[in-house]
Amino acid sequence: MSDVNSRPADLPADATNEPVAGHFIHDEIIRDLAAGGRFAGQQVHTRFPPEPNGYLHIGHAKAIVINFSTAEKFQGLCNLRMDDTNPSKEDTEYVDSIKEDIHWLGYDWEDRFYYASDYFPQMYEFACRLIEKNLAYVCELTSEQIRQTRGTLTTPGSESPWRDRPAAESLDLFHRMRAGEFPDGAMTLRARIDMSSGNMNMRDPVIYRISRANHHRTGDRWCIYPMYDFAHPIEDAMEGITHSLCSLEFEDHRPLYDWIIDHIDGPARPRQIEFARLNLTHTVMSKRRLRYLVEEKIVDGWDDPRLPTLSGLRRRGFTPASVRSFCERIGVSKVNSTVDYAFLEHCLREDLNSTAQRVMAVIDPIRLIIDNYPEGKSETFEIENNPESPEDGTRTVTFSRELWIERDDFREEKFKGYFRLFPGQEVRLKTAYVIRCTGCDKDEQGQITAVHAEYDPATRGGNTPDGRRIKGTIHWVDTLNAIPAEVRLYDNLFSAADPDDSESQFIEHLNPESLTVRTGCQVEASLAGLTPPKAFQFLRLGYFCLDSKDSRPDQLVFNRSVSLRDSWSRSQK
RNA sequence: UGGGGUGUCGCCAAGCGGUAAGGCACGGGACUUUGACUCCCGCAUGCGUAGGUUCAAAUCCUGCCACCCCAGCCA
Repeated sequence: MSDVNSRPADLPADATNEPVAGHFIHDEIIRDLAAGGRFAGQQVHTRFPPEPNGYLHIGHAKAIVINFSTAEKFQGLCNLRMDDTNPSKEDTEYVDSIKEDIHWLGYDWEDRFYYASDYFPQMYEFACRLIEKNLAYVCELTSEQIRQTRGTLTTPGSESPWRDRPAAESLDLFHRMRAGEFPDGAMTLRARIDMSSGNMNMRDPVIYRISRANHHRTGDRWCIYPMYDFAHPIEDAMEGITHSLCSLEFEDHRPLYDWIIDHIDGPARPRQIEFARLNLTHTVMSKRRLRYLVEEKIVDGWDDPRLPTLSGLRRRGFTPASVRSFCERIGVSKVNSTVDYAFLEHCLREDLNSTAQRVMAVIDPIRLIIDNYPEGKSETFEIENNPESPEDGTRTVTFSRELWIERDDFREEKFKGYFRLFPGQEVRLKTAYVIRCTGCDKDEQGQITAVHAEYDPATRGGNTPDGRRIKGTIHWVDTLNAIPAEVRLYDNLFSAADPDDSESQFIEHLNPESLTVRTGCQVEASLAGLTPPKAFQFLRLGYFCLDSKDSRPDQLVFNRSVSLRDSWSRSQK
């Protein structure tokens, strides 16, 4: 490497004072911060502005991570703000879940928690100033008439007959709108911009409407409410936001955003930058679709472990670190994209591999009888809690003549590539002994009821003093103290990568096997009396967590967060 | 046929005129007391397309094509 003069050789590339770009938004911010830039010398200030009308999902997580991590990167601040300008759709019940989800993700807005409704008085004042400047007018067209006069994508709209009424008259009417003199929908306040603009948003957009809906915070103090396009830039300006990051569909609202900023003489001039929202394969993200699944009881509520809601992912066993890692690694761009669900799973496995305690559990148990092991005898073994993390220590498991093993770990006949139990075959019982399969018992129907084997006392601990190689190692649980449990196995909610394709109803793509409930599972005794939250790796099976809703200390219910990668079953397909 | 965007490997995504990073997925191999993990190897003579400028183009210019968003008193 050359250029040793520009930077001390022992410093990493980003150890200078110059911020290093992470994606195009950071590029823009670096430009804005540079000498002569739009925000030169200012502290970066972002915000996450959810509307409290639903639960947060992984798509929101992307936006949250972008906003909070951008602020962090530039040593700035990020606010949390409820964008509650439409009382007919919003409710305080969502506010708490939103805060909980963001905190769970690991972000904190300190004392900067705001409501758009906090600014209703200022917004009203700004609107009055706009009227006085003849930049807004009270329009008495009905919504139907407004629609008809808006024109189409290819033809200009026509001007409202109220467009040129005197400012004083508009102002008076606006005051009276606020005073409740007119019924809902009777009139609106419109920005006076350009009815022939190619940008529909600039065709005299409505910025205030009359609505007597009860607001979750301001009650019936107001009967007029600002529209998003008017409210949002003001909210940002009031909070001194520098960079207002939002999704692509607001791109053509930016001229209006800037128009508002330009004409209100607000306390700041924020800059809106848009990025592509997240789509994931095998699921749906729209509020409407999620609501449908919940209301039609296709899933078990907003926190169903199959849903991409943050509460669902949490219940499924996703860790905040894994979700954050996912959001950071998918990148930020302006390309409409759909990320493979497998990548989300990868991020979870990666986190859990290093942190999850290993434990033995048998989901589909069959009895293994070790015929040459003394009846009544029992011994104990120390097993590492996590081979990836020796400092996590060990735990004790008991061993006796009869064990539970996975039904799938026994075959009546050997077949190509299979190296678990079949008559004559040796396998290792994890950390216990090497055993040789001798056969099995069957009932009248021919169902296998038990597997028989003989153990080699010389292999205690699973070692082979004679050096012989044992290819297969299987997990097991002592029948003497195993704990019964329920295990819920999850798969994609939709079998199609894109359930929202245009040819069919998304509901037609539901995966009938998205949930498989297994009862009668047997888990090792160390799991007795457990309470959530706790994540485990069930050896050889996958990562599991206690179900936060249904698990009881005496009646354990586990959710499979994600299976282990399985090159064997993959090769069998 | 208006306006605003976007097109780099199956999926994300770097690249900012000097000769295509990385991750996921996939395939092969090594290792293995988890068929896990880890580690190797492979995976775009090509950057929507056609021209042009240049010694040199994914990067600059022009035309074309495809896809996404916009006609709520939703956000």
